[in-house]
Amino acid sequence: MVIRSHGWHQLAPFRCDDSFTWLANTVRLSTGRILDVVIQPAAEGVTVQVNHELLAEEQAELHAAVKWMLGLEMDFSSFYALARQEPKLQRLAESARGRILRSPTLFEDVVKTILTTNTIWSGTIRMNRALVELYGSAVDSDPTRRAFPAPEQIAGVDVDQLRKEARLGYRAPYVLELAQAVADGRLDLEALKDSELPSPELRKRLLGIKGVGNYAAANLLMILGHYDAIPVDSWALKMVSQEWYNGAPIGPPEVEAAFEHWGVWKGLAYWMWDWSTSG
DNA sequence: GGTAGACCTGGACGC
DNA sequence: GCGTCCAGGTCTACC
Repeated sequence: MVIRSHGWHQLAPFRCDDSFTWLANTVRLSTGRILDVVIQPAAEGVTVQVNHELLAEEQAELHAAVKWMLGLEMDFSSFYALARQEPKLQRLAESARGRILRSPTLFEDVVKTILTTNTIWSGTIRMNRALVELYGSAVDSDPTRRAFPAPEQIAGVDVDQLRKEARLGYRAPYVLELAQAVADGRLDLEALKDSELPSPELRKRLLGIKGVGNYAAANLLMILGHYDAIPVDSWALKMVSQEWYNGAPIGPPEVEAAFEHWGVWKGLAYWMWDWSTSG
């Protein structure tokens, strides 16, 4: 299921139950309204529950946000056709997996991706939770439920506060600079969601963001539905080495080479690969 | 273009 | 409990 596609469901304000039967998020609409949203699978797609009566335009915005988060608009049929020929991917074709959970805004996903770099996963969870708890707006009826802070909210925080209070460390100026650029209108990240730009051009734009390097750009390209790049991190190097190089030290070119024949789907093939028998 | 060192935090380890 | 070392991507300065 899309909830378990990667660790994003563990990052605030996402939350879910232990058996992944529902996914919840606290979402900030453009009107400023903060909604508690619960998503559950249904016979025909998903059901969405909110804690408020919504205006028509708010309903439309929420509908678009949920569709984006779950990747409901994506077509993986050509990938499944290839995956059925590969034993390490057969299960995913059978269960129609492949979608990657996304945050409501690309801004949120860029910040989260920066917070995954050069740290352990528990550090990513901690930094992300701190941003939400310290600077995110709360739901009216429940002050413990907070949305991910809007760019304007982070842009108004002092870099030393981000460094010491939210404990982002050296990432603080990267996150602040990004938030300020988006808040000022110098950077329109959300426009990249439905951009027609080819992957190399998108990658160039992403690499222009301070704190986003090769790994982060590839991760964000996957989130944007471009699967022709692999987010090579230390885990990727380890798993590919164990799978095809007998555990010998390798670099990013070997990871790319291992999945090269998957063409435009190589990032997704890597992402969904069954590593359980590696090593 | 390639490389070395710095950045910051948490966890593991030794004392 | 304290100090030291290391892992984790990216940036910057330097060659």
